[in-house]
Amino acid sequence: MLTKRQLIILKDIVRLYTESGQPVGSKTLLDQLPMHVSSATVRNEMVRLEDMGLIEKTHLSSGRVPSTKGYRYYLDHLVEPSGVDANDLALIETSFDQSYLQIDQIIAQSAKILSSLTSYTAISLGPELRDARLTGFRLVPLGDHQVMAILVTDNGAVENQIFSVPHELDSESLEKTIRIINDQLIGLPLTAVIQKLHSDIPQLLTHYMITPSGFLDIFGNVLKKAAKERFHVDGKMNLINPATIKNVDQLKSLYALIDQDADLAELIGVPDQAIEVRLGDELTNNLLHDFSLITATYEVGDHGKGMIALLGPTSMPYSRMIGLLDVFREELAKKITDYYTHRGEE
Amino acid sequence: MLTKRQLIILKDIVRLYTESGQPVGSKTLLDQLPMHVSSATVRNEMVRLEDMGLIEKTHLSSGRVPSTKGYRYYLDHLVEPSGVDANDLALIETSFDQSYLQIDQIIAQSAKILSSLTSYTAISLGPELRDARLTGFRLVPLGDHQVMAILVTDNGAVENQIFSVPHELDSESLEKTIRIINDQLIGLPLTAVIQKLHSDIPQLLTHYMITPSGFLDIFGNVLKKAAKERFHVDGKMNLINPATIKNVDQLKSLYALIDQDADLAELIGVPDQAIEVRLGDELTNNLLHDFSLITATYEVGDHGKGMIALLGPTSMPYSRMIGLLDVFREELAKKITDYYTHRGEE
DNA sequence: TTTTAGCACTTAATGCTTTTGAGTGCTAAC
DNA sequence: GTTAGCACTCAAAAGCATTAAGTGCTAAAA
Repeated sequence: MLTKRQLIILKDIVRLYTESGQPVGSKTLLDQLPMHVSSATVRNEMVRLEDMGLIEKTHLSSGRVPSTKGYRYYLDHLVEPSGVDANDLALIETSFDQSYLQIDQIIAQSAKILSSLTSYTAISLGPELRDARLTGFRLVPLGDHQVMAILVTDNGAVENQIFSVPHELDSESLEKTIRIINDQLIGLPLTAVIQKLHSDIPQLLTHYMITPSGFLDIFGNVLKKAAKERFHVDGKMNLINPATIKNVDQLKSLYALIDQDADLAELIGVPDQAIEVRLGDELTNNLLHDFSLITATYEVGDHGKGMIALLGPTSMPYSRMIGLLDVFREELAKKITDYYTHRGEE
Repeated sequence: MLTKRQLIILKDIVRLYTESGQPVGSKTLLDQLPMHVSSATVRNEMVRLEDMGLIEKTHLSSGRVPSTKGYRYYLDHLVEPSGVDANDLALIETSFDQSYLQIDQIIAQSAKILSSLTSYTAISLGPELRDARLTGFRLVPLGDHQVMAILVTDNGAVENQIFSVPHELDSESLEKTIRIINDQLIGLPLTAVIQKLHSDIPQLLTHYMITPSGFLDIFGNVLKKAAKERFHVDGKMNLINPATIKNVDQLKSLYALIDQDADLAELIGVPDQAIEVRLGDELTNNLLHDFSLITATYEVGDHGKGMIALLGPTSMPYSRMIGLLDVFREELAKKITDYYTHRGEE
């Protein structure tokens, strides 16, 4: 168990290290401590903290740096989320204050604000689409045998894709097909739609179309697009950071990772706390060894959970970051709830 | 006027410098020259080339590096586009060999192939939309007072945007409005459409709508989106290059530049040759001091001109790059012509 | 007149040693 | 348990000699 003084010292080492980026020595630490002790005393305490594996030296005679275990301890026991600066708060409020036509816009905007506020990389994901229900499917002819397929879900997501229509498909049977789809599938969760698409529907359609498969592919395609979790990432450039990036190749792989929605989804997983910090070693990907991921989830009534996260170096100022994310949790929940209720009213 | 030997020396300096990245000395140069001379002779020639400002030293006793003026001379008089490697050619052919639904896909793919082939940043722009004509405008109700506006042009571009519809607009007058728009504007070039939108149309519409302005805004908005030149950029990461990037800030500004279509448009301007190389100083932006931009334009029948470009360090292997771009000019012209004629046939 | 050999000179880069500064651990006294 | 004092360590900076690749210039050869 740590003594009170050791707690203070650990906390200050974390703080000073994130502020200066330099290993913290006993004398530097002296100025910060509330009690009156000598540097030798501090050194003795530091030896004990080092024995416990909470801090470490970069070389035999260097100052101390928090170890991963130290950060873990700090995050679990010591960190106090700081209140958010009035300026920042105002900036968040005004930046969010727009009228949004799609949830995606709110999500994208949130990532933008967060990354500009923190100078880290922000990742935002709207309320899960798993619970989304299909509210409509349209085909709009564009001329030249091209057709735009539009799919609408009840949480405001709209997907569209353009297709060339083969000659065999006459517009009449298309119309009928769409009517069947709308009759049979509207109101169902997307997951159920995907399922039915492979079981019931093909049989129903054979009455109207010779080869329904081609058309079902179109529908399935747009459906897959809509059901896919799409992350909004902002501030990618902030990953360029001498502390964490060793070489150009690493940076490239990192960008590849960030740009791949599937990889991101795996990385983020399913956080089980409202705000959760995962340090380099705790993340699956070893590219992220010197990074830290802070995820914050929020609930939007019965529309599911949303998520917003920060990716940055292990030595982030966690108290500020956590404070900020807390504001974002509230703000996003509010904004998105607003979005739903407004649409309900009209 | 340069002697034959001076031309050979200048050409070899350019070549060796792009190959090795190191300043070229008289002895190194000796091995490359076809004639038998001593290093002292080469040195004398180099002094003359330096007097003319074509090459320069990095320090008093260093080898020579082509100056901007030297590159200019090389590009204007000496460079010989090299034939394209059989492997590369095969790769280009197979990568392009897909069926495309939108011109944008061809353009995006071209940037992708070119950047992967060269390890530089590729910028691709489809045939100019200025000549594009409006072929259709649709409004599709999505429920919840939301409407998707879809605009189609005759060169395959499809724009869409989602809007909330105010209560005052009943669907009947919307229908009529769309009919008017389609009657009056289809077939006109987008530029003419934009013009008419502000002159004739408002008057026509007052018969059917009390406040047409709100609706015209929607239309104008989508129109603007479609009329905007959109660049496809690939291989952005390749801008990270120790030779050209001094610090992280420069890199960030550079990315900001590349991501801004308007800035890119200004940077690229209107090249007046089929293939044109512009060196750092000749580019408007001083961020690009150590870069070079190779633009290649191609004609797609009467659908206007397309452009594909490479952005890389000044010391690019120009003969290979120009050879490659020449292939892309042909290939793109062919692919896009194919695209139009296929759509015409069906 | 052009070319070449020879030589003195310059510079960046490399490797080596020294110095400095910030830090540590340990011991003995408080 | 705390502190002063001191020997010790190490990274970073500074200084210095050496080397390799290059130059310009001069005087002789072609």
